[in-house]
Amino acid sequence: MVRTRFAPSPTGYMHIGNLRTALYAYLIAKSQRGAFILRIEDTDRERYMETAVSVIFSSLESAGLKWDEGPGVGGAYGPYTQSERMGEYVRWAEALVEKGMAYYCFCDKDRLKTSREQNAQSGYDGRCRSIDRNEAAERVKRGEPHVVRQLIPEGVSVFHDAVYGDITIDNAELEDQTLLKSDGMPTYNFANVIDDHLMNITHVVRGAEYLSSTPKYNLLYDAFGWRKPIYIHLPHILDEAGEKLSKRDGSASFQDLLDMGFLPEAVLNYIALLGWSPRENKEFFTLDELVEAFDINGLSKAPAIFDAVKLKWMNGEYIKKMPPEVFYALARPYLENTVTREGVDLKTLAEMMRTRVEFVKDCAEPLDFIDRLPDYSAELYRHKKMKTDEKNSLISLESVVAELEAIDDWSENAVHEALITLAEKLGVKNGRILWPARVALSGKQSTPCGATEILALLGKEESLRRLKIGVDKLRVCP
RNA sequence: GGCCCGUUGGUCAAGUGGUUAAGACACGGCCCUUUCACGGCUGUAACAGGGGUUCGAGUCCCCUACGGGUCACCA
Repeated sequence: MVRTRFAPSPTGYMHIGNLRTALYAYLIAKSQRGAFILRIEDTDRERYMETAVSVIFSSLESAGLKWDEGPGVGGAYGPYTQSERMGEYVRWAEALVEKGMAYYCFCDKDRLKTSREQNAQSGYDGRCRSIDRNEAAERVKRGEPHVVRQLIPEGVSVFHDAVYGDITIDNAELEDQTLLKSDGMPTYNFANVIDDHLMNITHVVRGAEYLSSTPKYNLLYDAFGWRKPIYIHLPHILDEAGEKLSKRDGSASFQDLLDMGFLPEAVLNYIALLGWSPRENKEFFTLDELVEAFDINGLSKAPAIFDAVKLKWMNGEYIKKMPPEVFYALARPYLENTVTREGVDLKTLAEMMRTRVEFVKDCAEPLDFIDRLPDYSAELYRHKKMKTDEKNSLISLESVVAELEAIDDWSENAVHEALITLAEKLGVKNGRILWPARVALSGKQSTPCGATEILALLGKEESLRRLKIGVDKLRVCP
């Protein structure tokens, strides 16, 4: 059975690239009816943030990525938080020392620094390799500060990556990396291998930054005689400048995106397509559809640039596809805040806005004229295509007022009918009547609905009041 | 700098030796239309450069350029 894992480190917010890694790990597992595991890699005590753990949970939850095993849900391979698995790491590190594939190192920070300076190419010079095994054990027992290092043998490492193909790296490029830190905690590289093996992970899905250190992992698997997983490295997501996506872009974290008003489904859909493309030429996917369509062959090798403009478009598309009740439920708080006029149906307004917004939160501002007529300039009456100006608008408005004052039935159909026949009577195009009316009623350059809808919305009394204000405004125009 | 990886329109991308080199976003035009949107139609725009291999190369090989990654007691 395919088993993948998402193994974040709780050191801050959920980067969008991380979320995409989680998504792909999830899809790879689920598309094969496998299991998706969540493991918390909290071995860095200095960078650890308690709140970051809940950020991970809530991000995955709002993205809909349910983990089959992990914190909160348990599983046969727990615990799933590395700080609770310390015994394993120490035990296996010692086993490695026994096998002669790792050794105790007593070099302190200063010594490491000078070693690197002299030995810039290959990092640590391996001085402690030559310490006698018994002597080293003795020094450890005495409590001398030490780390455990992996012994990298000479030779050449070759491995296969499902995305990048065969990769060859000379072991001379690899350093004798630290496995166990002096505080007794394992490094990421070590704990990762131990847990992936112990948790029976079959496919390791992670960012491309691990590509060049993969041979170190494989050397560890080999040293233990363990079966190596299938590697799936993912290209990075970059910002508009082609640099690593950072907080500065204001869109680096999933949470930021949600706070900005993006819908989780839209974000997930968008990032799924950043670095992967389906066989079929299709771009709207629910999570289940992604599971259905996902194929490792569609993963790309080149980094992708995060395009907020396209995400916005996609968010708008999701809004357009929403059932009216769903959109209304989301829009209602904003609408209630802006439109309080009696008799106005907010549901109708919500439907008006559906096709006009990319964010739910933008649904109210265009409707602010309903409560109060804004102070507007008479220049608004000038419109080239409608062939209107201050002069003929005055004439139009005066006749509109006269026509509407006489009307008793104030339904949308009735007022529309009245204005159309008025235009006919005057022998002008509809626009000559309707543009000035809309301006007088709304005081805005553009509105999400036309003059007749606004009339119906405002009611007779308020409509006529506004139309008369328009007439007055135009009368004083030179 | 060494090593690893990458490079198709501004962006996401299809393309697996023979295509008029898809599609989407963005941008422009037209249509619809009582404004703004929506919707429909349409246009501009790409194989980083140079050498090979081949009857034939975006697709295979080499070099160059550019970009990214990595070289921690961080993950």
